[in-house]
Amino acid sequence: MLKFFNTLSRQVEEFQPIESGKVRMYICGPTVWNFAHIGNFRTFIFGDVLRRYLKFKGFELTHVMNLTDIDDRIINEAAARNISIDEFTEPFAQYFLEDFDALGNERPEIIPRATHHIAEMIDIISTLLDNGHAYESDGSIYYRITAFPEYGKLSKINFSGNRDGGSERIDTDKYDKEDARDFALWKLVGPDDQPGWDAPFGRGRPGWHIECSAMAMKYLGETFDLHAGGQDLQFPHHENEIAQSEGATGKQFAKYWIHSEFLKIDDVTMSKSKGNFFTFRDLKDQGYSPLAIRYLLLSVPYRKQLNFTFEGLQGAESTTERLRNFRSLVKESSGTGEEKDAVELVMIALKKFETAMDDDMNTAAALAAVHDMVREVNTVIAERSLSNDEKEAVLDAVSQFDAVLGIFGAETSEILDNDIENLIEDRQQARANRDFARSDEIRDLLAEQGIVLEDTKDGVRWKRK
RNA sequence: GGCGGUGUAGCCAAGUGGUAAGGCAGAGGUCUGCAAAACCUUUAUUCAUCGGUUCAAUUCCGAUCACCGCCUCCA
Repeated sequence: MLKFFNTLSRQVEEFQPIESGKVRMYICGPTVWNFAHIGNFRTFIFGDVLRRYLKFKGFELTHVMNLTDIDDRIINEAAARNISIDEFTEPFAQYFLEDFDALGNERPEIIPRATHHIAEMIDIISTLLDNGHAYESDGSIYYRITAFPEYGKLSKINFSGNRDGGSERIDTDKYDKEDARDFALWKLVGPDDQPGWDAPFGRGRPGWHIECSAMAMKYLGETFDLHAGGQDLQFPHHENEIAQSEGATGKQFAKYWIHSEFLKIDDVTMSKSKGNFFTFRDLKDQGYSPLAIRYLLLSVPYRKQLNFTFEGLQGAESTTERLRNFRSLVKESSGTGEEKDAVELVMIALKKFETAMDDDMNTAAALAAVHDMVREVNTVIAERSLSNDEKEAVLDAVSQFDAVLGIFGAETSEILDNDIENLIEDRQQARANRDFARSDEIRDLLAEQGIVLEDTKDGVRWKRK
């Protein structure tokens, strides 16, 4: 039975989709104003594992991840470069998707952009103005918090006790708002200012939160199953999305809210504003593999802060290497054995894996099941040949695990060019002649080209480093 | 100031009222011409500290300490 911790109730709840067998899910994507760092990607990898696990459980999925391509930072940066916001955001949108793909994430069904949904935002704002949930002040439109008594139900923020001494940047009254908590839905801009869009309530640009309400409801309906994102979005972003959406429709917006925790580095949150971040590209340039980065980021359950260390990343590198070796070893095994006890091991591992993932996506426990199976099957292989049934069962389990986690890497069935084949052959000859100096020389030569050789009792194996 | 979360071996970490998963790193061994891969053995009398409840607590309660976060742009 699949269970999630729902931020709305602060409890682990059984997951029941609105429509049997189908899941509609929205995950807040990036604001494309810079390269995404690995803390950002922790959330997207979490979202990907969530997506894949829902599919694993047999749900038909509609998954939306937006790209926010308009906000104050974007406007400022574009203005500073004297280019349009599209010219500024487009490269970052592409970089993001490249990195997203490289980290082994499946593309969501729909990846909408905020600037393509201005009309939908205007519709919602109009509705909110009509029903009294929004008001105009100095040409801008604000959400009226007092018209939505449930405000705060997600973040559980006690607004009475947090006025003084807390935030250093409590909104100073640069706008004339009815209530300090009210937030902008639509910001007035001048007739010639860019970017700006005409709306019945005046030319302007959207506030920060309205884009997600608009895109979520457009593609998933007024009420949908799952809404997820980084925990920093819980307040104010998600709280405000709820206020806007439910204020406009009078219906529940999302049934389950799931938030992933931060990634820390040296025990401090990794964030752009603190400057203590690594982008995916930084780590790749240092020679770390996308697979290991992915493994590390998903190895800690999503609700727990993950402390990033290079020691840990190096460990993930070793671990993923071991997983890859394992799959190759099984694939290359002859399947001539008679016994079947490994089939039983595999069944147990699959069961444990599913139980762990059902339990609010406990990836650490799920990985333990994978590793148990790997070790146990390796032990069998060390002793005897796998039978065909065993081989099939193991490979099937690997592909099931990998359908969810994506940590075994791409299956490569490369062929070597003739030169390399010949070198390997020469080396075997040298070894037969006990000319080990020559054989080691060839091994080193191949290593330089990224070909690693392993001598086994069944002959020589090779793999790419 | 209000609210929430963490603290388990060198590192990353799971977990439960009944006596500590898994991975990495380390040590020893098997195999190998040597490696590599793989396997085996080993690595926390102990789960931040101090009390309490209990036959029994790492797990429940209380206090203390340390760290993280939200209340403010941020996945």
